[in-house]
Amino acid sequence: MGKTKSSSVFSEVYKIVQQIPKGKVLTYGAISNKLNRRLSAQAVGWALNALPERPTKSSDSSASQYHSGNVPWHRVINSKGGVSTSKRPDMPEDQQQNMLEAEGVRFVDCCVPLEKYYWKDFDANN
DNA sequence: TCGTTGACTATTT
DNA sequence: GAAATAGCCAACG
Repeated sequence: MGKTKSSSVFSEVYKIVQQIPKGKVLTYGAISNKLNRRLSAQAVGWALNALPERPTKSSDSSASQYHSGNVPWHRVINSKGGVSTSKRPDMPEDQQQNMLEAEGVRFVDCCVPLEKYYWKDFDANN
């Protein structure tokens, strides 16, 4: 554990997101809690925001291997069970919702029932 | 170094 | 129940 680099914290977030099973979702707060609150929920969101769409080809850093194609960032939602991509004009919310529905997650009233699709095993296995 | 912003959450009013 | 406030951490200028 010793890497005191900021990138290491980002890698932790990406790694956790990759562990989310298909058809399940997680919240920013859950990931923040899993990291022992080393990162606030907002920082987790920023980590996904900084997630590159493509792997860095220039040499390779430790955290550069994570990208939108490897990290199911669409499975990460807010506590309300809705997508927060509305802040990003580059990423329409329909995109995330469509990907979630493609995995079996059904949206109800523009939101996802966390009691049904929330990856409880994430906290239970902690 | 300081101030602002943001893919957040919980509490209070 | 919606709106406002506070706490939180990281990146940018």
